[in-house]
Amino acid sequence: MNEFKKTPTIQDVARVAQVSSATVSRALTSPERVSEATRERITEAVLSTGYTVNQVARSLRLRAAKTILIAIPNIGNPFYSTILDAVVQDAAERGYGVLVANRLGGDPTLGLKDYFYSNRADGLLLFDASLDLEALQDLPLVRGNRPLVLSCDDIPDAPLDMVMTDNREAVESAVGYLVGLGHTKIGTVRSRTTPNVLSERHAGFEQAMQRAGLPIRPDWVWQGDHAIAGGIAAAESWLALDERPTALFCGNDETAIGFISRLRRAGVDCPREVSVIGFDDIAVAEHLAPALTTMRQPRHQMGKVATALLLDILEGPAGERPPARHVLKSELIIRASTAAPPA
Amino acid sequence: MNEFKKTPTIQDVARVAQVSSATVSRALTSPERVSEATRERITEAVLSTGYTVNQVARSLRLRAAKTILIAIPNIGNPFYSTILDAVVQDAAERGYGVLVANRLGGDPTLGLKDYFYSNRADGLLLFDASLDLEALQDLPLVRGNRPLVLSCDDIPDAPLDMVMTDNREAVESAVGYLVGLGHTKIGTVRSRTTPNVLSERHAGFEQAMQRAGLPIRPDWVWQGDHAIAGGIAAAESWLALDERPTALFCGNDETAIGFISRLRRAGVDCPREVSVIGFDDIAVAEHLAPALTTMRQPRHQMGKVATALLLDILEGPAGERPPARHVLKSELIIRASTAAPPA
DNA sequence: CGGCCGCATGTAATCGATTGCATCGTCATA
DNA sequence: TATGACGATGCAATCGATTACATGCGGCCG
Repeated sequence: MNEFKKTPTIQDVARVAQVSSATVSRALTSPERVSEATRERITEAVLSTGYTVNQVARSLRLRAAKTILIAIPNIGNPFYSTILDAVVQDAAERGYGVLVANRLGGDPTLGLKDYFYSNRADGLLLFDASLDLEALQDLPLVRGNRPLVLSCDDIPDAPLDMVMTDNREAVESAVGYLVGLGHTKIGTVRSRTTPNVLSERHAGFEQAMQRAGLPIRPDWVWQGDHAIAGGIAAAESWLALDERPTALFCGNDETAIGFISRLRRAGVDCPREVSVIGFDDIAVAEHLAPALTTMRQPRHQMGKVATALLLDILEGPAGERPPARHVLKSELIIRASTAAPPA
Repeated sequence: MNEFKKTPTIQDVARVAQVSSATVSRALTSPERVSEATRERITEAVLSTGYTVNQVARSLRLRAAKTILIAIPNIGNPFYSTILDAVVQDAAERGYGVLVANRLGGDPTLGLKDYFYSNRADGLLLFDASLDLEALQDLPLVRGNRPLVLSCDDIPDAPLDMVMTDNREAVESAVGYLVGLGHTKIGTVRSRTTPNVLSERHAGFEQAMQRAGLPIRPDWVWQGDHAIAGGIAAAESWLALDERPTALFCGNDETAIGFISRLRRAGVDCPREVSVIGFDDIAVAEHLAPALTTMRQPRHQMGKVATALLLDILEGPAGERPPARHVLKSELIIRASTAAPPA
C-alpha cells in the first residue's frame, strides 16, 4: 500500500485553533453554536491546514455513506448513460455520491459483487430489469432494508417503489400507428426479458395486434439484444423470409439502426419496402437517414424522478409507507422511417 | 434520517460463533491463521447472521476507501460512456468501486464539489481535459497526494501519469487522407479547449495543413461543442459561405453527424459535395448513411489502461516514480462519407 | 521433567468525526 | 449577595473493523 502525505484531520485544526475537536466539528456543522471569535479562529485554521472532512469517518459515525448505488445493464448504451447523467447531477446537488455497478444482471458472481457493494451505499437505484428479482430479495443490500427504487421495467404486483414509463401504452401506440398507416404484416424485435419479469412491452405488442385483429407470427418475432448486432441479425433473418412483414417494431433504437443499416446494404429501402419504428429516441435518431420514427422515453426525467424519490425516502421519516409508483409518459415521434406499406 | 433494520456487525458474528471479533476478522481475511474448527463455526455464523463487512469502517481503519473517482466531461456522450464501462468493469474486478463526477469542468462550484469528493476516493481518473489544471493543483484531492491519472488530452510537459491516444498523429493522418483524396479546401470543427491545454489535435491539424502547403482559413474553422448541435451550427455557417471548403475534419463523430444531417436537410450531399471525417468511431458511425469515415479511438482500451495504471500506483510501493505515459494508437477507418472533391 | 517454541485466540488501541453530558464562567434577578 | 439560567466549550463514548501485542496451551527436546 502506498504512503501518502497524510491529510489534515479535525484534530489538527483543533490544535491550530486552540480549541477541542468537538468545537471544530460544531463550527463546521452548526456555526451558530459557536462564538464568533472562535468561529473565526477555526475558519482560519481550516484554511491554513487545508482541512477537508474525512467522509469515511463521518459516514461511520453517522451511519450514512451519503452515497447511492446505481445498477445499470449497460453503461455504453446512450439510453442508460443519459439516465446516469441526470442521476449523478441531481445526487451531487443533494450531497450524494454515485457509485456505478454495470452489468450485474446475469453475472454469476452477483453474490460476491453484492458483498462488495454492501454497506457502501445508503440506497439502490435499480435500472437493470435483467436482475433476477427473487435472488435480489436475498441480497444484503436489500435485506438490510436499504431503500430500493426500481426503474425501467414494471413488476405489476411487487410492493416496491418504482419509476417507469407507460411501456404498455407506448408499444400499443407505436404498433397502432403502424396499423393506422395500413400495415397488416407487422413483426417485432423484442427485448430480452427474465423469467420473472413479464415485460409490459411484450404485452403491449400482443394487445395492439389483437385489437387490430392481426396474427402474431412466430417467424416475425425476433429476439434482440438491445444493441445494433441484434438488429443486424434480425435483418438477415428478414431477408431470408419468403413472406416478409412490411413493418417492424423494434425494442430500442439501436436495434432499429442495425436493422435498417443491414437492409440498406442489401439494397432494401426503408421506409419504401419496410417501415421501422424504434424505441427511446436516442440523440442520433433524428439525424439518421431515414430519420427514425420512435417512441421517445423521458430518460432524463426518469433519472431525476428516481433520484428524487430515493433521496426523499432516505432523508424522510422512518416507518411504513405505501410504495410510490411514478409513471412517465412516452411520446411518439414520427419521422421518416415509417410509411404506408408497399402496394 | 431513516431508521433501518441494522445490519449485523462483526461483533454479532463473534457472539454467535463464540469467539472474539478479532478471530472473525482473521477468519475472513487470512483463513489460514484460524483453526479449522473455529473457521467452520465462523463461516456458519456468517451465513446465519447474514453478515457482510462494513466497508466504511474497514476503509477508516485501513485508510483506503477501495474507491476511485472518475471525472468525465459528459457521461451522455457515448465516447465517455464506453470508457466508463471499461473502468467500472476493471475496477470492480480488482475490488474497487467507482464514483462518478460529471461535468466538473467549467463548474464554478468546483471547490465545493471537491470538498465533497475529497477523502472518499483513493485516486482520481481524470478524463476531463476541460478542467483547469492549475486550479486542480490546489484541490485537496490532488494536494492530498492521491494518485491522479490524466487521460484523453495531453499536457506535454506536466509531470503527470497519462494515458492518451496519439492525437496529433491521428489528426495529421485524417487530414492527410483528405489531402490524398485531392482536397485543397479543408475546414475543421475543432473541439473546445482550455487556455492551459494546448490541444494536440489543433496542432496536428495545423501541421498537416502546413505540410500540404494549404492555408488555414479562419472562416473555415468552427468551434464545436462535442455534440450534434455544434455540427449543425457549423453546417449552417458552411451553407452561408460564398466559398466553401470541400472537406471537413470534425473533432468528434457527433459533430460530423450533426453537420451531415443539417446539410442533407438543405439538399447538400455528403460525400459528393463535401467530404466529412469524424473522430472516435462511435458505435453508430458504421451504420449511418453515408457510413462515417473516422479516426477510431481505442476507448475501451483507454479505460482499461488508465484503470490498471491507477490501481497499480495505488497498490504499488510508495516513493518517487517517474510518471508513466501511455500512448495508444488511433486507426483511420475509411467509409463512405469521404470522397474526391467535386470537379 | 523443565523450559522453550509456536499456534490459536483474546485484549485493547486505533482510524476521524460526532454528540450527549459535564463543566465553567457570566449575567440578571430576587 | 446568592442563585439560577444560559451560552460556550471540553470530555469521552461511539460507530465497526483491523492488528500489534499479550496470553495460554500443548508438544517437543535436552
